[in-house]
Amino acid sequence: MDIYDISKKTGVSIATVSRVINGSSNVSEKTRAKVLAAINESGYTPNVFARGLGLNTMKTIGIMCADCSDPYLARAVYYTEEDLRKNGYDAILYCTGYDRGVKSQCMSKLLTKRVDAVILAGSNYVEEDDRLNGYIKDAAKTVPVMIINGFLDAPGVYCAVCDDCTAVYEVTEKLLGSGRKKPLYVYNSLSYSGIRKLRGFKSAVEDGGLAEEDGAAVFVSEAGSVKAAEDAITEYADKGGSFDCVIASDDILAAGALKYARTRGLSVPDQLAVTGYNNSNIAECCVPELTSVDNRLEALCRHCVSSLMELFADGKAFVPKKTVYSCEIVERETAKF
Amino acid sequence: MDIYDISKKTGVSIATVSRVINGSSNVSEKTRAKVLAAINESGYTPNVFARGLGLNTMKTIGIMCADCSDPYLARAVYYTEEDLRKNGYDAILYCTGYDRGVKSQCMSKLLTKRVDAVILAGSNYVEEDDRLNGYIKDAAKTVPVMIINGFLDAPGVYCAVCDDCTAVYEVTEKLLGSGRKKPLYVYNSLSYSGIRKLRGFKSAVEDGGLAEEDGAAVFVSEAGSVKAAEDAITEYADKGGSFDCVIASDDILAAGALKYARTRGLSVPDQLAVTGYNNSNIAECCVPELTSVDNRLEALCRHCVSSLMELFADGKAFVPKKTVYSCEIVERETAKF
DNA sequence: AGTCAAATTGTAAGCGGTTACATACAGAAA
DNA sequence: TTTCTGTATGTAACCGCTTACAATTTGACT
Repeated sequence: MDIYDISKKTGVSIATVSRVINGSSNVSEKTRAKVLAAINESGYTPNVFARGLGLNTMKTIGIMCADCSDPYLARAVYYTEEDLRKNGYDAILYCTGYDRGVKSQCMSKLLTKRVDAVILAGSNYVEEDDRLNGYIKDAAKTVPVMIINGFLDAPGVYCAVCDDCTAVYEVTEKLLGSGRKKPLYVYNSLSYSGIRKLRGFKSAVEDGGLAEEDGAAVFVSEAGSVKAAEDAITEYADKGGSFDCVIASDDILAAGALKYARTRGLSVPDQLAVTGYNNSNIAECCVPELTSVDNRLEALCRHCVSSLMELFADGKAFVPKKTVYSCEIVERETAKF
Repeated sequence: MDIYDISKKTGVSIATVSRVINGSSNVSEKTRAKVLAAINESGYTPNVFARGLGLNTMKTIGIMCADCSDPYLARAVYYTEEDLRKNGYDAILYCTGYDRGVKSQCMSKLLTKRVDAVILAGSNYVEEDDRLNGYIKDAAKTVPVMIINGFLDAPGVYCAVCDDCTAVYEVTEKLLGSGRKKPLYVYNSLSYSGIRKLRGFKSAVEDGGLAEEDGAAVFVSEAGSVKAAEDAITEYADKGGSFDCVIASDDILAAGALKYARTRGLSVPDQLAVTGYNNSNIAECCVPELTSVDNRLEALCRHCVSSLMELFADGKAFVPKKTVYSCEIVERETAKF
């Protein structure tokens, strides 16, 4: 069942059938109706490969995400895919993991597949050492690359980020303002946004007039593990570290801090205040409920897709290279300001 | 840069170049080396559309998942995509939502895209009323359909399920065996596995010699909300319902039960035991930590992909229509047996 | 009726591969 | 040397669509 069958059935040429399918305006109403009827009747669908061959596009966009079993990134994928689909695009998903080699390989595969654009979900795609971002820059020479919550200054790369630095700064500032003296920052990633969060913390500590050793930071090497976070904090405390509040760079780490508090019999937030980040459903599940930061993930994702659509509609459309959203602190029980 | 360029550069015909690319054995070593060198040197990559046109496949598989922002389904997508990629297949992801019309539409779109197979992640794809599964059965006439944790008896449909019925039965049985008298089942879905879980609960209540009204069930209409679960349980209690343990059909609902316990000042597990389901990272984050059921999601996913690969390798390969895994109860703090 | 531009429709040339079939070229056996 | 067989390579016909360009039709205006 191909376009020739429809052509025969209706007595018009395949060119005209093609025009009807593609909604070309140069077709008489009568012919259009006849062809449409034949198509419906026969259940014909155009062959996407043939179409792709001619048009050199299949309306497909690659989404790369390090690990969509991470609830945060999963949400990013969800919002992004939804909007893409609403715009008639399909998403090829690659969960690349965190290895740069694999990321780069996946990017190549996407280009080989002739995707119309690539969306990088999550800040870990942007390396601090800019030379390592070469594969992204190269890709952007071929197709638009959108980065969700990461920034890379290169032609063809468009970014939507939330101001994590300021958010962490404000959280820390508020904690200090409400009488805390020894904040502890807990983190497990030095991605683009990871670096910025840490910077926000350091600045707030400095601006708060604290000695540098009063604003310590603990790195948790294993990602996504409550236990690992608890252990790291415990280890820090056992070594003599003291702190009266924990600012965690994501909600899972914060859950680890809550576990630590429970084990030590510390009341939260009185003896230990805790803040998370991402405002994931984990925040609600914690006891007491976690004060967290909503970093506008949905807005970032939707922005990326709509920018992309503008770009497709008009290659020269003005799309900002970087759009910054501000975060919102969601105050619950583990830290009151 | 196409196959003709390589042909010219090497002086062999395009047929031979194609043979080299596809690893055909009928090429002399000398020619193969020459062609390979030219390909590497020029950075040529075959056009996937042209290839797709000829072969009528692009090594792409559709994954449908109701909502990949649900951490459980996100994990399913993760495992599945990973294994597909390792086998050289790409995944087109559709987050269809729960509406049957949309699901069916998405399925059509996937078939239009000429995917090589469709994987349905999550039991909600199988309707109780079998007539509603028509679109799945139809699709299975064209390409293999794999269902992760759902069962549908139709040609071309292959299923991997975990024995949720038995798992809930056992959890309930253990609770009763450890002295609980009034179990409450909390659920929010009547999907394939949802029905089976409820059935397991009912059977255990009956076999435990309890009166039917001593084994009540509360339906939570909103999915994914801790608050909604807490509210539903509170409402049940306020209406005079009494219970000494809660068996929840997922971890989020269980988190709601824990919230309820805290609000009422009930100690967990002494006054109220709680069990979750899925053994998600939420289980670890709860205080006290949640006893949950590991339903072998990873095994199910990997099984689906490997079955698919067998099928691709040999269309007549024997692949079981239904493979059943048994669950594992992960005992933590909220319920001790 | 004759003219001409606009609206429709048709023809055929790609798009870039795969592969059946034909051909060429070895080396082995007669 | 001739014949035969098997391996290596080339030729050309698709795969199913889009679209530039050509051809035809339509209809308003002289």
